[in-house]
Amino acid sequence: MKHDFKQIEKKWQDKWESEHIFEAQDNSSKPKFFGLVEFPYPSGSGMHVGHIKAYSGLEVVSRKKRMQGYNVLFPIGFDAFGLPTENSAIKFNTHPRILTDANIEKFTNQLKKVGFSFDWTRTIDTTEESYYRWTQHIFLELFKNGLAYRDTALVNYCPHCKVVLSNEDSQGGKCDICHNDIVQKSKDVWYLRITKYADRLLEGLESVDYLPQVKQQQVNWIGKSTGAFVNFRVGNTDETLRIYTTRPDTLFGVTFMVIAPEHPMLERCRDKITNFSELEAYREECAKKTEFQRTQLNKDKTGVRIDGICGINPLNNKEIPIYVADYVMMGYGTGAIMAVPAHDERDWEFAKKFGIDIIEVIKGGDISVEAYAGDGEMVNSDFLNGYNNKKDSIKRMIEYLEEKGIGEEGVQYKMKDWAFNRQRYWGEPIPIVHCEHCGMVPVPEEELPLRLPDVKNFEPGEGGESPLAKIPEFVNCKCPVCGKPAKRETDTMPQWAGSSWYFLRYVDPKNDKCLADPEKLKYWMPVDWYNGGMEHVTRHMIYSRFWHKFLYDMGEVNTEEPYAKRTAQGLILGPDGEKMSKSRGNVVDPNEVVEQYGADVLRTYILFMGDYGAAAPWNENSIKGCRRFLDRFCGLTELVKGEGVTPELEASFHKTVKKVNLDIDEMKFNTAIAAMMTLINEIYEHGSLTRDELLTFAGILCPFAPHAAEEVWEVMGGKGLCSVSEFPTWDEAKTEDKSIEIVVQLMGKLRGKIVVPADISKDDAIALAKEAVASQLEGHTVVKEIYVPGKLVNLVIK
RNA sequence: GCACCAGUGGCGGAAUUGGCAGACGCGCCAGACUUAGGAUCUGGUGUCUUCGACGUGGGGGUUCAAGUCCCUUCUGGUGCACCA
Repeated sequence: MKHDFKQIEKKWQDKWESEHIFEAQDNSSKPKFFGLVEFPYPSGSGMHVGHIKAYSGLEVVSRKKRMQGYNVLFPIGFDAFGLPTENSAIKFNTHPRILTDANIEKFTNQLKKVGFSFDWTRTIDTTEESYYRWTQHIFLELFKNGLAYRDTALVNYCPHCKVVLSNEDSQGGKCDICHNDIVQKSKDVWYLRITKYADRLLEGLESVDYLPQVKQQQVNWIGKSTGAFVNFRVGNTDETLRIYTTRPDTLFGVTFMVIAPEHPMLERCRDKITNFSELEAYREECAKKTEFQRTQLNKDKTGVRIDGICGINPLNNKEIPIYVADYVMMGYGTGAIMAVPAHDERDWEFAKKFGIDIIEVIKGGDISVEAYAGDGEMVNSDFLNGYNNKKDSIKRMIEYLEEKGIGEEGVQYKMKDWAFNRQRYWGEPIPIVHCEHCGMVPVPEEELPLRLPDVKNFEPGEGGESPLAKIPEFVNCKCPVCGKPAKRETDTMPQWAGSSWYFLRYVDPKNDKCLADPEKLKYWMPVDWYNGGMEHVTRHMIYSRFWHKFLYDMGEVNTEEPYAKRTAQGLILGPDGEKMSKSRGNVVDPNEVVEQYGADVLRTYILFMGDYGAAAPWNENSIKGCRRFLDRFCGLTELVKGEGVTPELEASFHKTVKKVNLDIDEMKFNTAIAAMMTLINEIYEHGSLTRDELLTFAGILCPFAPHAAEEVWEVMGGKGLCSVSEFPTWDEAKTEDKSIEIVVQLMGKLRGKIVVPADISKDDAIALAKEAVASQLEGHTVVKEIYVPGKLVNLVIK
């Protein structure tokens, strides 16, 4: 039989669909498996081979689990709100709804052609009213619980996209969407109080099975540090300058203080400051720099001394100068620091440049050359003198500070509250009404969904104003509380909103009473295995964990963590070894591969390329190896003789079944495929196999190349569908060889090989080994004999 | 700058975690079948001065034994980046 993929693929895809074999059953008595892949953004350019790789991993796992008797939920959907669609709708003068529907249809067709075993009855689309109604519900819950608030703040603004971006979306000073420079702008925006959950997001990592690098990135992102807040009196004023430090033990080494240019104390002390105009000029200069520039120019420190006021060290009442410098950020800690140049690199540089004293308080370095951040004996530090480790001296200092009421232990996070809004059309409307009398009022739950008005013109406003603000029918409303005329919030939610809870909706996608039935959640949650890209580890994953924990607190979900396990696939690089991109022209279109080689070859090749978690370049030639493999697999039908097992191949089958089984669980798909290739080579060498053996082969291959497996299964008269047949199992005893080859080494060098019974004793093995290398032992004495059972004998000679 | 990961034939990559380096695939070489071969089949294929020696980025070390462990150094990738 030939691998005639054009004939068989559609046939089996239709069959799977009509037999409903991939549909998950609610409340089944079988063990459940919830496998989740990151749902795609349905862009106009269609699917990318990267999508196929991202889904193929759990596709294989899910198919195997299903064959092993699990009730599998392996869903797919579309994360369809967002700027690219909106921008292209503006460009082509159409509506994002039309584009979204067309793109979803395109993606659906492409995914089906690859033969993924998704449950297509549970598909979701975040832009559907029946979906975003619940996204709005969650927002209202957050609002009612004080976790959604408005605040004026310096925000990252993209002049090109005309939107405010979160810190996460503007990393490196570039807009995540259009890659243009972002600027700082003062604006009244929505925030979600994710910082309130910082500790729990951190602690929760201990109970989940994420890849170590995934955990590490989340830990870094949350950026927890412990230290102390210390209050410094400001000389010549009534002010207190509060600082945060992780090294309160170095307090006797403070020789100056620094505040951020935006620090409010400057205005408050305006009268006392004698060089205010100079400071103002510096502040304006800093405001011109983007945050990116400010952090990039970290070599050369700038700053201005504040004249007329000074700081007072609370420990010894010494007067110290205060500077304004932009190496201190208003957004972290208190926006003010105590500077200890002897033991902090940044403070050291600043002190050198401005000629400030450097006082050593920890022995161990040479502070005339560089700052010393290591551990050592405390000196010049009054009651701390003689302490010789950081931990104890910090502890003692905090005790002292708290005793004297000049400071206290404190915790800081790098993570900031989540800027939660976009001033664009294609997003979930924020369901809030602004009433002159009642303030911000939530839209009543029964009025949800608050629909996006259907309008022709949805171009963004000039000043970063939402297009919804230009629609009077949308804006003008009655206050739900007092009934007087009021105005609607016109911002929409950011892209990350819909994806922050989508996995919950798969559990119960059509529910119109709640986001998902609690009984069904209890059965399906948590997600057993979530696979996706490393790029979503700090944003999507942290946001969704935050929402999930909140919903847990509200009693709407039953698990505190949404994902029990998280893995990540590596990128597929272009044939040139570079990241695939349209501009480089090295993008591989999965459709063309399906057309030319078939879905099974595409799937097999993508998993055979290399380590699933590592990046690997696409190689057109290597695909042929996988095609040959599947051709040869189909060709096995010609070699079938009889039923039962072939004694010569029996052990190979058991070994391969075992390896494929174990490798799939560890995502070692490349070696699983290699093992099947080895088996097929052995079968061809042997010249024949039995019908049962071929059915077994079809079974282990099925998760990778399901169409070919089904076809062979049918031709060989297998019962029912291969995709729902029992996944082959192995007999451990039959994987063990009766005779084994043992390596004989002299001084660790390979000198011979012997074939011995598997259960040979140590003495016998060594005796045989000596015999095998007898000629080389002549004239030497064996001083040491090493025997590794089943592996080798190593003789050390003199 | 800091942290983490990686570096193995002409190429993609294996190596049961300290025990035969190079599985499997591509490519290449030779042969078979062919009007033809970018199809298929068979055999070969780490390097060299080939009954031997060398060989997992470089240098050093531990060990009977090192791709694997330790130290050092170079290169590449990813993340964080003046976080007090």
